[in-house]
Amino acid sequence: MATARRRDAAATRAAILQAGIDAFTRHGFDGIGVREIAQAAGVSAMLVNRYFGNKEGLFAEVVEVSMTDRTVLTGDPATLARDIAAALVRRTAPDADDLSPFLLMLRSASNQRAAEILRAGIEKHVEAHVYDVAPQTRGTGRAALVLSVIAGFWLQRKVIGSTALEAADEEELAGTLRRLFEVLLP
Amino acid sequence: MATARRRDAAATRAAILQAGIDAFTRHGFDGIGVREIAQAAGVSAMLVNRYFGNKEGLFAEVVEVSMTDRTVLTGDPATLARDIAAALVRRTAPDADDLSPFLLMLRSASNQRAAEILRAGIEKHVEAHVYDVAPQTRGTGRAALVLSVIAGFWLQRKVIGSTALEAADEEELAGTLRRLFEVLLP
DNA sequence: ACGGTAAGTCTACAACCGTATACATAGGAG
DNA sequence: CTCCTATGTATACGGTTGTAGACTTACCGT
Repeated sequence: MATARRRDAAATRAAILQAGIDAFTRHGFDGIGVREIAQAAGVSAMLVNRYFGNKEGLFAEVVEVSMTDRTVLTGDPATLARDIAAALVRRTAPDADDLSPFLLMLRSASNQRAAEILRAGIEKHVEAHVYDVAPQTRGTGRAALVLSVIAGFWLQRKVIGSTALEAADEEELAGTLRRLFEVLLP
Repeated sequence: MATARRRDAAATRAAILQAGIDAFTRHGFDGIGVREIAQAAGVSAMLVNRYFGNKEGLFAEVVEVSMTDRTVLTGDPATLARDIAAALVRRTAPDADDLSPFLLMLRSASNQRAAEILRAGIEKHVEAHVYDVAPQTRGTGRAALVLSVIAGFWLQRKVIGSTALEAADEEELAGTLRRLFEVLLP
């Protein structure tokens, strides 16, 4: 935000956090510098360290926020697989610009410290959310497999940019994905 | 190789290439420097540039090599899904140290230039290989989905380090994965 | 034996990184 | 109004990165 902001600690902290979500999701932990994040938030680079300790501290809070209050899937077991598949295809559409926590994970996982933070966040929030809507997967590893399929699809379609997935018919794609989730969420 | 190698262009080039495969697969394109790669190959850093142009040139050749001559899956359609599932679980076992092209992809995809090189390599070699053993997937996007599932599983189990997938029973895991591949490779 | 060339190294540079320290100022409390 | 502190900036430093250019040396053909 270039418009001069009044001195407001909470607001600038929030602006830095939002800029961090954007930047880390688009470029990954190692792909962006604190100077660029600060510039996007309209502040000086050192404010990142003042409010979040250091770059890693900001990343940890970005993960925490990005993994929580996210699109909550309907808890209806009858349509769960179909709903996940439809949302996945829609949110990874070629013209969509979705800041998904899966993109955050995919683009930052190569850094080992970041991977550890991501693992904790995923298990605490995302995987736990799968257990909420599909309790029968507890202890089977199938909840983690659901996340694997989602992450893999996001990787191929939006990070790698598979031309096969770009050309594929979206309805057929959603149908196939739905059958995959039906295997994992019976 | 610390032992003084005789001056042999082909051998040193191969040593650098192998060091590059190791390094890029373990740390990703942005996670390793040319100095470290050269040191692992027992040569000076500038030889990387002499033989491969620059870091990106080495990465491109690493992708090319890593995506080809790899474990060739049996072409038997009857056991294909089961074979892929079994190989996947085995090669991602917690104590396994497998330099898979999927790890190369997962750890380097955050870099945009690297992602483009990876996409080309995948479509040229890996995806084409799926078409060879399962021609019925051509044009459906299901071959790309097979790669998505494999990549997603490798990500969760070896890059992120999901504790749920570490604790899960390997036979049950292989069975579930097999049913996923049966959906994609009918 | 010996020179030419391929093979390899050394040094250096400009750019960038994360962050510590010192400094400036807005704005509310008294 | 005045001062104190929270808020924000400027500068700088040590380290690392990719790679360009000049330099050395081993080896092979003659």
